Amino acid sequence: MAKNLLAKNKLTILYGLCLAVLLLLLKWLELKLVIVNNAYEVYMGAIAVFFTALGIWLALKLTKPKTVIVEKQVYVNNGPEFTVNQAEVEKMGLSKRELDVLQLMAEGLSNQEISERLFVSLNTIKTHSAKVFEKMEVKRRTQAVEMGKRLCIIP
Amino acid sequence: MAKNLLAKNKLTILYGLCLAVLLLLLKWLELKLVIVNNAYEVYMGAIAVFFTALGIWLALKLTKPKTVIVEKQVYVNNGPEFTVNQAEVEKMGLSKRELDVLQLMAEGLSNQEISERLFVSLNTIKTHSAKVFEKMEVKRRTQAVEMGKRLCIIP
DNA sequence: TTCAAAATCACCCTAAAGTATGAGCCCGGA
DNA sequence: TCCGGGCTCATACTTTAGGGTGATTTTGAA
Repeated sequence: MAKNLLAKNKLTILYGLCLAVLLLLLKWLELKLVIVNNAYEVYMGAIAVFFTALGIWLALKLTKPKTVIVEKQVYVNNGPEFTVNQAEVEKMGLSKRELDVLQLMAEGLSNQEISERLFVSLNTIKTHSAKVFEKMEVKRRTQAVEMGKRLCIIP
Repeated sequence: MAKNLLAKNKLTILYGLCLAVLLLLLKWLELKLVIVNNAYEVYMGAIAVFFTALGIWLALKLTKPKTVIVEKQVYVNNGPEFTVNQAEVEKMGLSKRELDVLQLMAEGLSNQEISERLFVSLNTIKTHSAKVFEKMEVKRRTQAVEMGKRLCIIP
């Protein structure tokens, strides 16, 4: 959190410095009489372009990359290939998110770790897992994992 | 594809128009003598801010969400007949009783249920499971089960 | 547009799991 | 016989899991 703020401030300061330097440059140019007063539209345009670029850069730097995470499962196996038994999944009415949670459970992650992995809160994972148990008619995560593997819902 | 290009061109044209309008505005202001020559740094700054904002907006509009394909490796070892990997068991120094507990864990039983199944107390199971986790270098039963299956210690 | 399911999150509480430590019993090998 | 490892059990404590309820927001399909 503090780190993030620092980074943001860093950029803001940098931005301010750029502005200041540019203005100084302009002043200097003015003093040097290089700029013809009648034609400052030209470097006005330059400034516009420059700051547009700066804005774009800033936006790209500051915004979290809009990422669409597509989970492509690569099955490294010795034996028959694993295919998700979609029929079983739908029979139980497991949603995509619930399936995600179940998969991470099967990897031995705690609810806390799952929540961090999926960028949601711990409570959300609890809700999902509760629904998973309900739909799978089991009492514990270990049972859910067991059943999930048996029904080929998870590898 | 063509649509995308059109959209981009649209934005570019819009951008150009904005620039033109702004310059016209400036010219007009100049003609109106509203602008004090000595203080154009001020609206230079305004322009800078405006175009930075514009740049940010452009960037946000134009960036496509990045698609990240996460390759998830899943190991499946569906050999038809299961044989206990005794070597791995001994490498970790798991005792017979600890193996029993691990197996029942893998079936999704709670410590209470395991203790009833093995006719020992709950505390005993806790002790065994703690030793299992220690020897397998894992933190949770789910992880122990995961690892146990991967190492062919349990079916 | 509207409606239902999905997804998100919060709070409170109980149950289960896990940690740490200590201790007694039994058995096989030195 | 003594020692160590395995097995048993206990107590006390912390952490995690799970249950129940209610709420808001997103989203997809009708």
